[in-house]
Amino acid sequence: MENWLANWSKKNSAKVKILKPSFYKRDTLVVAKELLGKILLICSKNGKITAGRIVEVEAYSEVDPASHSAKGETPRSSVMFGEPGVAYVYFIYGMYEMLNFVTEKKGIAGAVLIRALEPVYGEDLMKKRRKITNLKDLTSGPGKLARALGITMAHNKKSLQGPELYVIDDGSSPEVITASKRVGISRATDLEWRFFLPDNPFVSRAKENRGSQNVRN
DNA sequence: TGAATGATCACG
DNA sequence: GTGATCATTCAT
Repeated sequence: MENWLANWSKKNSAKVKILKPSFYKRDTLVVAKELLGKILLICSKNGKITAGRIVEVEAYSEVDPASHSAKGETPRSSVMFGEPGVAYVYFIYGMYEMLNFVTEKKGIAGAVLIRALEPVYGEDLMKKRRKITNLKDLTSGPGKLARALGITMAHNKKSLQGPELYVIDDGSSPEVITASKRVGISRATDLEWRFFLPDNPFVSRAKENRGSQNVRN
């Protein structure tokens, strides 16, 4: 990991840093927007690294009928009420893991769903895990990216400061971001709490990507 | 458009 | 225990 960070820093002549819990201990909508452009890196048990730049997210906040925290603290949602800066992973549709980052101070529920990545490292391993070869289909959706990166329920509640999961700021900041309605939910369907980089080819659901532009904070 | 496929939660 | 629901994906 240290090597990877040093190499990435040198290659891009950029100052890289791992996002601290204080980054996540803020308003969920702010964190969601600021996560765009950051790098998610996973180090597997056998030391294999895969990484991608975050290009699409959704916010799920304390006051949010669509959030798993809406019914209060349950065994599944309790992590959303806990310490910020850890992963919330859940299993859905009998097939897919979804990766979220926990936000807000302890006691306040909040999470950001990571919906799409632009691959930046370990594409061959991602292709092997996804059993496909098309780069564009590798991580352009929440279920896809979890599988490509080897995310499982074992990652639930794990720190985002390592040694398995890392979120990295390499100084690059998107110029324009778009907000739209969230995908696949049945409540609070009018809220534009999905944020993505317009025109990025790795954003999911390309046909429905109309929204409000330049909504940065 | 709908099948796949199983965890979660409310209800009793 | 039971049944409805589900922050999705892929093949028809």
